[in-house]
Amino acid sequence: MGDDPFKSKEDRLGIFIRKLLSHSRLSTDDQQAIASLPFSLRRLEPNEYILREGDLAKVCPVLLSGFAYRQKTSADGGRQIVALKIPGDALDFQSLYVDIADHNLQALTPVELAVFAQKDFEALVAPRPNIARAIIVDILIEGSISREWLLNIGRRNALGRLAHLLCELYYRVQQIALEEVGAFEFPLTQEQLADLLGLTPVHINRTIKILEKEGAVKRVSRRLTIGDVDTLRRIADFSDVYLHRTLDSLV
Amino acid sequence: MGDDPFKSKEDRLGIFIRKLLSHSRLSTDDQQAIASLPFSLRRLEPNEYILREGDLAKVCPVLLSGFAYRQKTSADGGRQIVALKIPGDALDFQSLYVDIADHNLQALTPVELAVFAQKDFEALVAPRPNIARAIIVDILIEGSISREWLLNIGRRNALGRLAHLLCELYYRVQQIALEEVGAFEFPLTQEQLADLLGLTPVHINRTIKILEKEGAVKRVSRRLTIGDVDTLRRIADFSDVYLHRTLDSLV
DNA sequence: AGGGCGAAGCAACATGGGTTAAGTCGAAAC
DNA sequence: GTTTCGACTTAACCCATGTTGCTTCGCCCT
Repeated sequence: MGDDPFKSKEDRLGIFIRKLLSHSRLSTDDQQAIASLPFSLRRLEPNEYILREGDLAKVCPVLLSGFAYRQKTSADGGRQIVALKIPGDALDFQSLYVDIADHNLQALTPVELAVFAQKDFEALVAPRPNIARAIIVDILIEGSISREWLLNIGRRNALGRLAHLLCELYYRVQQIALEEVGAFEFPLTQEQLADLLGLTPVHINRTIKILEKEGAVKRVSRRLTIGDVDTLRRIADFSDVYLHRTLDSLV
Repeated sequence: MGDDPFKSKEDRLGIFIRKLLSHSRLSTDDQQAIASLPFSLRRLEPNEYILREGDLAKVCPVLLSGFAYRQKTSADGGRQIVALKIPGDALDFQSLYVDIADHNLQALTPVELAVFAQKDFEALVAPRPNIARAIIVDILIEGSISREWLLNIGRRNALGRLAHLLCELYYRVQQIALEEVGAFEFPLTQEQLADLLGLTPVHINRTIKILEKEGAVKRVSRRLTIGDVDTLRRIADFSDVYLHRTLDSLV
């Protein structure tokens, strides 16, 4: 997930292409066209805003490295993380098509973004129906994940919710990885986990301890790591169909 | 919302066009093209399935009258309603683009659907970039509503959740109505409200009583009706930006 | 090495919402 | 008009999760 200064600028988009290929077929010509799309590189520190609620950005950022999240707040100060984005994910088709941002988009870890200009993006998509299609599929899958999160927060208890999230992230990281990754460091603080799962930090702490006792999860220097995916899947009642990984699946 | 036997078949798509016009600009030519799209009419009774999890339908249904909902279940039998659709809403672009349905789609009231065949739909969209754009915007707005629901279920208490849902439905119904509608009958049972808001029927009942005492809500023959929108908005901390009603707003 | 600080850990207590179990109501069926 | 059935109502009790407040850890800074 780190920085590779020896990679050419074009190659940096490889992860974005790999993500699209996980659910859509693209000709080598299409892939070539994406790879040579001009972009500007932006680096942000944790918690910096990529996009603010109310913004009118006409730009399409794609996450090259690091994690990011979407977040909304209610009037009484409650915060809800409504989406989690990993490398390869496009962060905001919405501002290309709709007027005004309805949520905040922030860096979770240090991130690198490829930012496409609207006109370049439209010039890419217009004559290439397969790419246009892949974009729509990408948007639809994000919607599918939101629906699964609704089920998770609305109907599962704290233990199930946390286990489900861990499973999802595990599968999604596998999906973009070049080789099988075993355990990886989970980048959310307990407070962020609480804001994501509709719980409080204190209760997240209790719940992690239970998962740890079951051997489902390990902790190395305060960072969460998957211990046993099968146990997690059992606890979470996890099925990956909602991720719609139809092609090139590793797992 | 009822049936009008004197309407020509083409005119029946008027509500779908009006919905698209509420967020996108379409030329009269584009509108004409949509209106003359061939479709088959389907009628379903409450709780009948429009689409089942696991289905591979290659078809695009649009709701002409009545209400419908998307629903998922967890292994322990918990049910979560993850979206509510009203007349004019397209119900399933996803099955045109993605492989397999990840949720169930059911009629809430008696409904009438216009069902488009994939090839007709693609022939409509391919040469008309403005329509393609309107479809994408429609999909993105559904995503925005899902995110707001995540905030609602994850961070608001029962009273706020219910008030917020009532507000949302009020605004959405205004949006497709030809003239100002005042109160309208709310079509969900208390059990369905519970499944939608991540609560239990018993607690929905308690919560309705509070809203009723505040004058925010009335009940006529066991059906919920909006009493005072402003009170509801205050209780729910409601803002309509997430609905992205940019054009032709009535309210 | 010490100080500062954000995150994690933890215990005691409070409560919103869940659960269970009885009703009651209203409309459709006959 | 009686039966039936689903939806609504209500009460009593319970528990998962929230709240408060304090302590500890690990790491960065100087």
